[in-house]
Amino acid sequence: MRKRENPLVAQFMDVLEEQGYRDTLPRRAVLQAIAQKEKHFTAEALREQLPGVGRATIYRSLKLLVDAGVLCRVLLEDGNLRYQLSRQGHHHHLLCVDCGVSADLIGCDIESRLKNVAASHDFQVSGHWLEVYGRCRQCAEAQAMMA
Amino acid sequence: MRKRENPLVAQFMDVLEEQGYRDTLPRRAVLQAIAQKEKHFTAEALREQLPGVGRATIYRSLKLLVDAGVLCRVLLEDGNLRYQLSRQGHHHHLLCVDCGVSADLIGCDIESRLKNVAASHDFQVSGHWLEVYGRCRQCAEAQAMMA
DNA sequence: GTTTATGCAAAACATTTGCATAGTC
DNA sequence: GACTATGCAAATGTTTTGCATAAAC
Repeated sequence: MRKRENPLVAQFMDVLEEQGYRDTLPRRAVLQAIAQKEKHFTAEALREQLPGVGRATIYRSLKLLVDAGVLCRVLLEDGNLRYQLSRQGHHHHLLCVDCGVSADLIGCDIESRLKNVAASHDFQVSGHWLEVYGRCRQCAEAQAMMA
Repeated sequence: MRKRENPLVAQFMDVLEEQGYRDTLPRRAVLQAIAQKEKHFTAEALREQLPGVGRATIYRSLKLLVDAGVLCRVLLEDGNLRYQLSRQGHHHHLLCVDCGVSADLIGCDIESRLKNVAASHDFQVSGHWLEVYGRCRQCAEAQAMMA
């Protein structure tokens, strides 16, 4: 029983083709694997999941997908970086520290506030990186149960 | 002409001793080197600067200092992590993308706002990581000059 | 004297690169 | 057919670990 191809794969493949990249089987395999994940992951984890795809291809694909805006990198609380599907443009993540699921925080309005604060430091803001850590409802409930 | 020991060294050494760590020459050397830096740095850079200290000691010291709250890790825009002296408790950094200097953003009031936004996602916030990128005044002026 | 820290070398990881081959357009 | 992507293996780079020795308390 094979999994049918995730509809996102074709969609992301289009994005890549628009940027001049070719439609190849390894890339589709990578996209398919990524589209299925609901948690962040590492390059090595993806590699284990796709033994048929060469290591270099995995790494090259991940970089390419980040550039293309299809993937984003998320920073864990301990400083480790993970990859995760990017569903829209600028956004931030709510990362559950227990189970690892992440929700997207859209409507980020901190930029204007940052600009104000930064101005008083003689600083011209051009960007920011924000990750929010906590617990999703399920994990919060489980946590409360244990206490 | 030797540099005199930076007063911060003794101060940080005290913090470590309170936590049960011993006062050793390599640790002082690391602290001294760190106290002098006004930019973020990597473990390897520190190692090159302190050829007399073993690699393992450098790495072990850095980890220890992060735990002790003396050092903090900063995230660059490209996803690389650097180390940098931590002068106070919870704070964020304004990082100059050109020269690398960083200013501390204190009085971070985003937490309450985050809690609100997150609540609507059924999410219980426990922490966050924020880095702000831009240009310090000098670099902003230099930039304007070039344009 | 007991305990902790250091230095070294080796191991363990993680990521990148060169290059011949295969696949796409 | 021209150009891009892949796979492999090797190179690179970074961080960790085991263990005997040295230093600190």
